[in-house]
Amino acid sequence: MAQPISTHDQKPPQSMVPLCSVFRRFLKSKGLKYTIERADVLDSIIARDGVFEAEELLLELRRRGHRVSKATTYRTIKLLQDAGIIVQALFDSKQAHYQLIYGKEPRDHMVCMKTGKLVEFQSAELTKLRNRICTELGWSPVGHRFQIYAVSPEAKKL
Amino acid sequence: MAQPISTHDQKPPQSMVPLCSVFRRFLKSKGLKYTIERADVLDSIIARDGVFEAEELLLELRRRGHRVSKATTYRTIKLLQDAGIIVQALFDSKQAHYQLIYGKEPRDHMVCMKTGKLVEFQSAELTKLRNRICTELGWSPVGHRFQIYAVSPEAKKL
DNA sequence: GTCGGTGCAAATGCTTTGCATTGAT
DNA sequence: ATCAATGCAAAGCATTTGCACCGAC
Repeated sequence: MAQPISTHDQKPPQSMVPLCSVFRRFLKSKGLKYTIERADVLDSIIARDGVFEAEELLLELRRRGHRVSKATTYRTIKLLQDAGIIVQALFDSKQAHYQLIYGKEPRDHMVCMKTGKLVEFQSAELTKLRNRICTELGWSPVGHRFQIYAVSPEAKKL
Repeated sequence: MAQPISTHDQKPPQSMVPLCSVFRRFLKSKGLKYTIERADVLDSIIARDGVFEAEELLLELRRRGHRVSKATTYRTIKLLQDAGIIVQALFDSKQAHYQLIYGKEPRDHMVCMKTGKLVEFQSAELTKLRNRICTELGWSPVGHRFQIYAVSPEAKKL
C-alpha cells in the first residue's frame, strides 16, 4: 500500500522529455532566457533528487564548481515553481523546502519526531481519499501535501 | 466521511478542563508564571477559534483592549506550542500559521487555489490510513498535517 | 544591438533577543 | 524579596529587490 522510497538506492522514474527541455520550453513561452546559471541550478536540483532547501542548493552548486549567486538561485527556484517542476514542501516555518515533482508520482513525507529522519513514501490510497473528499464537498482536486509526524523504529530503541 | 467545519456557526468541542487551567498547570510544572499577558493571548486565541497568524493575533488583542507587546505574543505562542495547546499549520513559507488543537479532533485543510478560501475538515478515514501507513513501516504515529489544494465550487463558476 | 539576466549589497518582513524595568508568587 | 516576565528597540535570518554591468538571442 504505502511504498517507502529510498532517496539513494533507486533512480527516479524520469519522464521521456528531459527536465531541462521542459524548463527551456517554459522559459521560451514566457519570453525568458535559458541561461547557464538557470541550467546549473536545475542540474544541481536533479543531482540532489529529493527534498532540498535553498542553502543546500547553493552548497551543491558550489560543490559542482558553479558560480551562481544567491539571488539568481532564489529567482530560479521561483521560476521552477512556476514551471511546475518543483513545489514547496513545508516542514517548519524557518525556511522553505522544495522538491522535484515533474514526471514523478506525488510523494508524501514521514518525519521522525526524535531523530528528524525523513522518509518519503507514496500512497495511491491517499490520493484516492483526497479525490473523494474533494468530490463530496464539490471541489476539484489539484494537489495535496501530507506529512506524518511519528517515531521511527530506530528512535524507539534509543 | 469528511466533515467540513464552519469556523463560525458552531462551538468547538471543549474538553472538560478549561484551556487556561491546562496552560496554568503547564507553566507551573516548568516553574513559569501565569501572567495577565499570557492569559490575554490565550483568550484571544480561543476567541479566534481556528487558524491564525501572529499579526492577526496582535490585532485581536488590540481589539479586545489588551496591551500585549509583539515580543510577548511570540513568546507566548511558543509556550502554547510546548504545552501542546496549539500547533503550527503551514500553508506557505511567508509566515507561520497556528491552530488551537487542545481538546479537539485533528483538523485538516482544503485551500482554494483561486480564491484562497480555507475550509477545515475532519476525516477519520485519513487518520486510519495514517496509522496503517505507520504500522506497515514500523513507525509509531504521533500526528499529521494534511492540506488539499483544490478549486472551490464558487471559484469554478468565475 | 536589445532586453532580459546577473551579482552585489542593501532592503524586507517575520521572528527572536538583550537589557533595563515591572510584577507574580 | 526574588526571579521570571515585559516592552522596547535592536538584531537575526531567509528571502527579495534596486541597480549597474553583462550576456543570450
